[in-house]
Amino acid sequence: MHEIVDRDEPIERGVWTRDEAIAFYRAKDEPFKIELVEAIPEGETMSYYTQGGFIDLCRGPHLPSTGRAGHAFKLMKVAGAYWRGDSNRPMLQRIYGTAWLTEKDLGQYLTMLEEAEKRDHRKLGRQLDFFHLQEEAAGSVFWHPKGWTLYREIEMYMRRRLSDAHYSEVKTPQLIDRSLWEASGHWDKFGENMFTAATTEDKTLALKPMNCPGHVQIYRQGVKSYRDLPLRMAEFGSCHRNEPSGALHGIMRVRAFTQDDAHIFCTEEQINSESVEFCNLLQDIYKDFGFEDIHVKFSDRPEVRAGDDATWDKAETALRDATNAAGLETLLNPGEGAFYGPKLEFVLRDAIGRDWQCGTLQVDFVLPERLDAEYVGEDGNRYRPVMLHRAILGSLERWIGILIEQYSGRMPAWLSPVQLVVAAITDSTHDYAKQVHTAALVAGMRAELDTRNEKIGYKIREHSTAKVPFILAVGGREAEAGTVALRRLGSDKQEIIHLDEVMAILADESLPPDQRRSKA
RNA sequence: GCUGCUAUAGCUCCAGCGGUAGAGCGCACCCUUGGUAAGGGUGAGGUCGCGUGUUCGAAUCACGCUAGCAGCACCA
Repeated sequence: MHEIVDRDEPIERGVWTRDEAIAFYRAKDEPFKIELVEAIPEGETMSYYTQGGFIDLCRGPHLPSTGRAGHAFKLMKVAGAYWRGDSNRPMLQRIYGTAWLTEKDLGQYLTMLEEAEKRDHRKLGRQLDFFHLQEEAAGSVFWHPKGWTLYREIEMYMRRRLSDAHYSEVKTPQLIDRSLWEASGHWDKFGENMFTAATTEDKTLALKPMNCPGHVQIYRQGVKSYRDLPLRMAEFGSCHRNEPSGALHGIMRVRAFTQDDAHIFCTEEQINSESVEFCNLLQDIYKDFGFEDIHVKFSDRPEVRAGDDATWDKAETALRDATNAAGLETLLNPGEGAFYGPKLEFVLRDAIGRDWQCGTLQVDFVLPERLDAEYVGEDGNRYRPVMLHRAILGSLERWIGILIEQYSGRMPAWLSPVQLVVAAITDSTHDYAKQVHTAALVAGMRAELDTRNEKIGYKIREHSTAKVPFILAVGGREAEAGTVALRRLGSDKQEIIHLDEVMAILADESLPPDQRRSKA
């Protein structure tokens, strides 16, 4: 490519009629090009460009000559891509490259990519001893004590938030007979991606890939009145989906995951207010985790769908009003809604710039019908409730992956598995260090004690690398005065604080955001 | 799942291209008791992802499988 640039060949435009183009590509026996040209209406013309001996169709415009491209480019990767994005059609080779105005810009971009790689949750997850993955359980996470501490902290936070928002929590079975999945329609659509277990009798059980049918079963116990609505049923639902091998990615896309799932059973009139409340709750929670910049996709009615147009109008309007009321800007994703209703997708971006769907809100008129959910209205007649499927974090696994990349592993104190380390400087201060450690535990902090036979510089380095937010060094001077030398992650300054005060300060800084608010 | 690539010590990686391998970090032990990002010494640790084949002999060659990486397709 560099040689072509140096040759500075002129790039010239020409025009073909449709027939000329077809004749040209027939002669060259290029079936893909012929297909492209044939898609163009008869009688139209098309432009092509030549450069040296090379000729190709292109709408243009182009640079006047190859020399203008400069040398600030680099080929990045080679990969297959399906012809016209269809996995039933042949695969072509695609070459990816990046081009910049100057070589300096290119260099900066490449450095940026290298930096982004350091934030990769797969790398940090191992370095920080959060989790591991292994061959025998592809797509399932082995959570280590530190990662599990983080996981549970998020779960506890979510429980408080959901409880405050008037959700009740349930737990539904992992294995459910295939007949229920057939009734819900999932067997038909996703049966290939469901794990099944044969029982000794001739029954097939399926590992649940989602929680909705289970929630409907709980809803159906007893007669529901309009007075029971809206009914908000939440579950940290452990789901299994047999994802295609090529789709797996660290802990972002796995085969076993836990959704912070909930279904809101409500009337059509309540869709709007419930959606608004949900969007507000979601935004509030994202803010607590440090995400202010959310992409929201609005996916409206697909071509093949259930439900009449009036119902769709109502559902789409309700969703749109809700996003507006919640101050969310949405990107239209035309025709990408679920077959049962329109969908909001809350998307976050990872370190390498890949987008991941986290939260979602879907309006569903179909499942209540299929699984026969109903309520008794004011007039004594029976009606179908509407189901709002919603998740805020999406999957705990993905959320933690995104969080790790967002913070480069340097989690806020409330999420840090180890919030504080007491590092003794010499053996003679071990007793005092133990006392400080105990004080931290009593104050409710996740604290560790480091009395190893190592120099203080070594301990500081190690715990800083492990991204512990607070390191308390204690030596003879501190033991004498009843103080600690506090070093905060990211700072090389020391604060000498009395033991009586320091734990109150740090415990307060380590409070989850919702608890800090309610304390204030 | 598809296309291409990869798999060597707990981790990060080098050498080896038919005659069974090495570094740094980590780990263990010893010396050192040191005041804010690596103190010193000694040592242990690998049937080279798995299987089959070719060969006197396979980490190395062939075939198959598994997992991972990049992209595509998929994502209830």
